[in-house]
Amino acid sequence: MAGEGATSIWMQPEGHERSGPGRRPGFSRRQITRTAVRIADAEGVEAATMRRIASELGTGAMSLYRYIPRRDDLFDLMIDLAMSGIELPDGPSGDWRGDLTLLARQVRAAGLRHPWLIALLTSRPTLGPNLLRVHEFALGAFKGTELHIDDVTGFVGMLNDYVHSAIRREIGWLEEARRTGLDPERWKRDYMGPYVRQVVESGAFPLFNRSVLDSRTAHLAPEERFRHGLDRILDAIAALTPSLSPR
Amino acid sequence: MAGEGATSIWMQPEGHERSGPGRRPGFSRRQITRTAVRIADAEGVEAATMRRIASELGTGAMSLYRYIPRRDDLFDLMIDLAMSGIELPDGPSGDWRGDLTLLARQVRAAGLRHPWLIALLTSRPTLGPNLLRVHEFALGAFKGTELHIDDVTGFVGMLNDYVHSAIRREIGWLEEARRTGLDPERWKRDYMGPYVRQVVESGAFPLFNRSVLDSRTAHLAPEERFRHGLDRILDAIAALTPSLSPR
DNA sequence: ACCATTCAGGTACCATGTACGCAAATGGAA
DNA sequence: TTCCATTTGCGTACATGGTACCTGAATGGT
Repeated sequence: MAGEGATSIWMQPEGHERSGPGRRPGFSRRQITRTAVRIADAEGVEAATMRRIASELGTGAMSLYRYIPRRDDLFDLMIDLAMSGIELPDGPSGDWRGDLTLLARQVRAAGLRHPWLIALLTSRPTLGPNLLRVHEFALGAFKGTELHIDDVTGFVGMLNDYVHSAIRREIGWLEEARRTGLDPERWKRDYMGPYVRQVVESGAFPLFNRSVLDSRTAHLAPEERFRHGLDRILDAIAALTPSLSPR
Repeated sequence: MAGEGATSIWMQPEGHERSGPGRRPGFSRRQITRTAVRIADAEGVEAATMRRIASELGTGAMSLYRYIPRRDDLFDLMIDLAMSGIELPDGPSGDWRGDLTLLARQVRAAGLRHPWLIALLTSRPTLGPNLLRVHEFALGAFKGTELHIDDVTGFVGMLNDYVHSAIRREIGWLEEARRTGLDPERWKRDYMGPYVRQVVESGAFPLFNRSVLDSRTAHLAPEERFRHGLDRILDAIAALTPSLSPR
């Protein structure tokens, strides 16, 4: 074997269609990944253990290692599968703002559908084909402008940073509640609530207090809040580059 | 006991100075946290296991549970200890741009000193006293301006999103290499390198290629790159609010 | 001197990733 | 048809993790 294990999973494609001797494979990377994603969606990544996935497939844990070198590689595959759900036009439309808005909404939808996605994505530097596809579309939104590629990368980075962080904020407490086993409502009321109240009542952080008490956006629906922040990022991009249409 | 375990760690202060009967405590939360941080700094969070920390302190693993309810709470304490290393003036100087630059640099320094900090910070919604202190300083930078608190929160969020993401990018591959046990140089050359080269040579993502090949900022020193991105964020904030001094 | 109270920490249990090895299946060659 | 090299299926086993439980030691008030 050449370069076994010491390379990215994307360099070790599925054992391509052989026609030689030997037992036929009973599973596939895709099938295993799909199962892992399904479990993770329903019960969190920590529930998607090798044994659990195998059991769901009606087999033993060690069978999976015929298809996936290490558990970490499975994460890369899961990320890529989740990103594959992001549907985008083939190319940029010419309306950079519209394209990026579409992109952001799609990423948000994927992030909510797979609450583990953003956490995995930001915890490991991965470059699966679908992430590259999405990234390429983002970069393409600025096609036609006279921007230097570094500026484009910077803007796309700003947008990504916002989208990811916003999704994390939106999921954050929900996920934490699920992880600790409490139902979300009780978690907010009994776990974090009393502490925040104590902090507020102590008066030690007056501006934090105002950001909690006087906030208007806090009472907005999640999508609205997301759109507000997104618009701010897009406005910022427009404001930084006079050559772009302001809006 | 009232509300045991079902509350944030910040609601369960250290067993305050008693004077009743019973054996004297031989350790302290702070001491345990310090040890955990030291191990995590040197060998990664995954090395800071309960057994390892205890062994470092010359005791048994279960002794730690007299001071810390769950391992997750230890993470909160570690985050707070790392954030306590961020040194800031008592109040805003009046120069919002200077204050935020100072803040960003301090956070970056803390993030590099404790390569696990940002990952933990963004993986769990925690609100320790030192995080609140730092956040309050950030909000305070806009004191004197006529901005609504929601806008201030939004800007501070933008800044935080950038700083955290930039630190993650700066550490990213380094950490991944350490996690997999390879030395960083070999990781980049043998693990990720060949794949990126393959992607580039395939020509499937032309804009990604340009962002890799034609980048000028990629060859900058890390601090320079950080400062560039930071300036872009601050420029964006200034551009979005005409009432602020542009620079 | 006694005792309720508190801490130290050993033992034990369960879950996890995964190395290893052998049995079972498979298709080409003899 | 008969073998056999090859590949998959997967049980067993081990190291490592968090942590529940329990016993014994230390301690200060009565």
